[in-house]
Amino acid sequence: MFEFALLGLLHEAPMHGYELRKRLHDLLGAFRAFSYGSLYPTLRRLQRAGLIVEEGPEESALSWGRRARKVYKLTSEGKERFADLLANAGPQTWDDDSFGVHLAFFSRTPADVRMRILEGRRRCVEERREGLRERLTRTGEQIDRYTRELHSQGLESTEREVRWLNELIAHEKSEQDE
Amino acid sequence: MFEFALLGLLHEAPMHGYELRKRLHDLLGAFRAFSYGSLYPTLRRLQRAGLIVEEGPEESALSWGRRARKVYKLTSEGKERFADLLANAGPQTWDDDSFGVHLAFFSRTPADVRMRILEGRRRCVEERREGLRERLTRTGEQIDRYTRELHSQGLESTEREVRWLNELIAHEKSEQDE
DNA sequence: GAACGATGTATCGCAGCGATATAATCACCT
DNA sequence: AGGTGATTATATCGCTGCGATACATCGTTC
Repeated sequence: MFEFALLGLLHEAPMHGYELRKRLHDLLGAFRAFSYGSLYPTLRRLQRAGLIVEEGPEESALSWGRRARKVYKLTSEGKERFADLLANAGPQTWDDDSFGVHLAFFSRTPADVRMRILEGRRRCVEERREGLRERLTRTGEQIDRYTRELHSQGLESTEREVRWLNELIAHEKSEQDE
Repeated sequence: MFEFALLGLLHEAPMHGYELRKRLHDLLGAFRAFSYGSLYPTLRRLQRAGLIVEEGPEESALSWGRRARKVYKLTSEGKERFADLLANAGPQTWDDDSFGVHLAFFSRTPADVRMRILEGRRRCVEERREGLRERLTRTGEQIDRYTRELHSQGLESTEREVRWLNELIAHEKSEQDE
């Protein structure tokens, strides 16, 4: 996931770690942490895999005097990898965490993959919804009051999310045959 | 978190790993995974710490013939530990994951701690809400359409959650002076 | 009697987080 | 000129927790 996010961001421009983290935090901070403890190891991993490379030390006046910073840029393998991750978007793509990340890069995502992700996500949320419904109806009265509250609230919010996803999907479809 | 959940469950009755996991899955499966990959290591950790002990091998007719299973029960230190975790409920208590777990054990939680957790959680969700609001108003038009969708949806759902928490808090208060 | 699904314990490697260390630079104040 | 704190910046540590997988045993069904 982190890997996907970094590759996605580096499509815009070469960046150094701190900046990547700041952009991620701005883009998805409300949904995930994106801590340095994952960032730097992931960058190194990507570099070792040849998906990103360190740009030569900047000598430009603009950056002169600044603390040493490593600016990474995407290689063609990196771009391929990003495309691959999209093409093979599977079950683990539609869980809570990664769906948001994918949505954030939707404008860089082919329309058919967008649709697959949205529908996969919907199925996933619908399954959670059914689990919650079943939990709430089964054994009617003998559930702890607070647990019941939690589940009702969860049910309501999954219902809303399904409705929201339906709107997104409808919008995609209407755009498809413009 | 896992530790807290296990200690909480074991207050009800001694249990073996599989059963603990099943109960957790039933109780909070819609919100967290509770995989075996965490369960068994955590059990061992709790055992080493003296918070739980293995009950002597059951010889009862009921369980005879069943596959070897290790039934754990809470020690007095374990009970203390659970109470401590509640008493010291702090910032990491009100994040998404652990709040649900705590709510599931609210009937075993003192009223004042309940209130502290609910209010902490509310503050935490309010902060996320403010972040999302700020993100959506700032730089008005230049946000990616899908990212905007994600943030609007997030904002709406945090707003709902705050309202829900307010209701829970009000209910607690009304019960307090019954 | 064999196939299958539920019960049951356990481990492996990986992703990601929070806390922390370290440093240089910048903005501001005095 | 000097001090102070916020911001920029890279990096590591230990920990929690997950998914996948392996391996047995049991009950049920065909």
